Amino acid sequence: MPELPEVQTMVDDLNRADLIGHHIDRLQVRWPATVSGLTVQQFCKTIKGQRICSIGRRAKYLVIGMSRGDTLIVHLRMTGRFQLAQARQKPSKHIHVIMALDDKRSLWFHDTRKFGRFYLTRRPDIILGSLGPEPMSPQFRARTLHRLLSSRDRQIKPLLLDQTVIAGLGNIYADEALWSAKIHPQKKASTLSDQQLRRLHRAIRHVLRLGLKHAGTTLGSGLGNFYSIGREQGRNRNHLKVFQRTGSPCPRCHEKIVKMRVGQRGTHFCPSCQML
DNA sequence: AAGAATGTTACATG
DNA sequence: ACATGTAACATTCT
Repeated sequence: MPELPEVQTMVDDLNRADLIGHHIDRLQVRWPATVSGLTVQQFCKTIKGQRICSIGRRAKYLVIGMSRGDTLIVHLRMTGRFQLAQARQKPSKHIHVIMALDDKRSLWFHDTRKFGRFYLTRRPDIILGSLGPEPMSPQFRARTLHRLLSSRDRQIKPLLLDQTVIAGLGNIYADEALWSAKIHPQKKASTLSDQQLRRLHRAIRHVLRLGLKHAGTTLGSGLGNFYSIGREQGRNRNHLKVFQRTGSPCPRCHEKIVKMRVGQRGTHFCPSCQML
């Protein structure tokens, strides 16, 4: 679920929560598979006693810098999220990692589907190094997109989801961006005109900006849906043009939105505005 | 009650 | 090397 805007919302909320400088006194991993690459014991032993120095984002990863030079990298995958609790609270069955801070608070990792992963490393570039550019950075220009896409003989939508090409787009914002740019999701990337590439560049930044402005997209009310810390829902769902709007009229031309499968992913688009 | 789900990766095949 | 397809991860929601 969480794509760039949702992860950024989570990071912003964590930064507002005054975590920087606090020590992690104790931690408990209740679902061992959450920790990747090292044993739960090694993981806990290394983090225990370190201070949280920084909380940032790269692509869909949270990047947490620790005082002894380790970096905790977290991928939320489909349903991961953080929440703050008081030390005495009792965790539900979906809480898989508990980090008790030095001030009676506790940072909890909640993940109904258990796909979320924690990586602890002194070399973050090994995990983050192969990612494509950040679409919201000033260096991401129309000609950047042209360089990334012009030689690729693949359908545009799966390419937009490929994190080694562009970092941070997921299924929701990819569908929204293609609708905004009036491009069919199955159009081969190498056949996009200059004008289409410029429109797509604008569209990607536009839909991400909208998602960020509305603190992310929460699709339903279930446990697996996106909430930032404190159970805040994202408000972006009201602004989606095609995603999960199958059968509803296209906001531009009033044709019915269609859902099909592209690269094994559910894909929503307007067959009239986005012609192949 | 079957099928799909917002993400990623490993593996197989063309 | 590149493109595409499948399964796997585990659970909830429709």
